Amino acid sequence: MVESPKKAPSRSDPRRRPRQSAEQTQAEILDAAGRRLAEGGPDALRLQDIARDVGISHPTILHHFGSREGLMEALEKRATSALTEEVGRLLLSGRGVHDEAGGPLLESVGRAMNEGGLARLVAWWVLRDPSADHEEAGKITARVVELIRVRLEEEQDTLGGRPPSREEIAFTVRLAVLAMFGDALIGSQLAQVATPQKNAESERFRAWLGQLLAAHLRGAVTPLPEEHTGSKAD
Amino acid sequence: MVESPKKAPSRSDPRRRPRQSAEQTQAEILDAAGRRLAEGGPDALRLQDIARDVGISHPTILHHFGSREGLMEALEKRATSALTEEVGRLLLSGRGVHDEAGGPLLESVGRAMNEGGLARLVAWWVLRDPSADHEEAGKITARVVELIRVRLEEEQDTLGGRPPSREEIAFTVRLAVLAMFGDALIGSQLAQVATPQKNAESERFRAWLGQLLAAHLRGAVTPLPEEHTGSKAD
DNA sequence: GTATCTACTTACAGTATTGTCAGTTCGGAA
DNA sequence: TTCCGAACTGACAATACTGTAAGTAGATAC
Repeated sequence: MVESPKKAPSRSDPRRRPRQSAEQTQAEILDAAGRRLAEGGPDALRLQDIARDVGISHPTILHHFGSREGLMEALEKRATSALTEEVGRLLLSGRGVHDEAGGPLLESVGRAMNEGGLARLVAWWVLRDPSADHEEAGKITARVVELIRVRLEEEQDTLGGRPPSREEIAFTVRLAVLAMFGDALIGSQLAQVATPQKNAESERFRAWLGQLLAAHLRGAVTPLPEEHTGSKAD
Repeated sequence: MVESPKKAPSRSDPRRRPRQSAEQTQAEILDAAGRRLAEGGPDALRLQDIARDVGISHPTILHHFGSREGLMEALEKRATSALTEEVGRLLLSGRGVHDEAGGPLLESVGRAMNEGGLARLVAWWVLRDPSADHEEAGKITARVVELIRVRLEEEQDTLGGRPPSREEIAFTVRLAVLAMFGDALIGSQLAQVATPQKNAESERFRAWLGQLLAAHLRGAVTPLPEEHTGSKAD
């Protein structure tokens, strides 16, 4: 019987992928997974599909990441750390916080949320396990808030005016993040049909938001709802 | 052979659910599905689990909704139409738009997003199929925008000041919706650990946002990014 | 009272997907 | 060179979920 040995492909079988470094393959897998997630949602995140995209067999993914769950964690870790790095760099470079147009900071977060697929990833993550703590997010925002506070205090010396409180800043940052996050997910759904390109409207919205937030932080401080003073039950 | 006839339960079998009206059963199924979705995410939305919650067999769900997909659609339809009704009622009642505290409108949307699980439902929906059009959302927001515009023009006659453009209002409404949506999904992740109750912080944020938006619409109009309006940037 | 419609059930088919296993090849270390 | 670990593979096991089929029973119409 001349049956071909099914146990393994012959040595120079073209189907067999030339051996790569673990890093290389893992990166390719994560890239493909990210693309799948961005396009089709969590349901489209099947090991066999990802494997086909990369050109490997699906057990190879399990070999590298242990389990599907492990792959997801790696995916999330990579996405958040990339964002953290970029935000950190922007903050330290001194640009982007109180910039005229709302700053590259908003842009970079928006881009990570949209093109980077971070919004979809985070949404999926939160949907799956509402109680899961995503402590990275809290850390980043806290850091941004602190940086902005310092920056605004410096600015105050130059321009005068009273700087907003830390809670004011925190809420403003929170609003920015929520808006970018929400926009990435459902922005296109909210766009009015009037405008032909929904994408353009999204960009325009982002610019508008940048100005609104900057203006707000700059001077027009919205008074916080009755402080911890005798809170009248509404 | 004393084995019970497996073909169907005997007439007074306690396992057999007493016959209900279709509406009743469908409502119970939708309730259970909504609870599952809110707690555990889309992965937890399995027919067998839902059936067990209600106390029926899973083919009964298929009998009522045709397919799992049909169930999801019904779930979404119910959620959005509930929101649409409430928003419509609030708008027609004349309250909630330019109210001092941001209005019951923000509250009601926020509640639907949070407790109603609308945010999770929509997020799941969008994640699954990014290209799916959720036209209901566009309709509602367009309606809100128009109502606010009229309201503000009336107010202008009384208080003076120039009313914001329609795009201004649209962006503001969009911001409000995005914030509520995002807050329902990841608000708790962004809350600073400083505050003990994250829920309280979320409410406080909502109130603050209401004031910010109201103040913005009222007078401090942020100039839109350069467009045909030759408005001088700040 | 009979017929019919439909709410509801058990049993099962079909299928898809994750994870395991044993084996092959390659690169680097001893 | 020899040997070992790891990248990689095809085949398969295990599981789980949706959907179908066929049958029972209660309600309503006639």
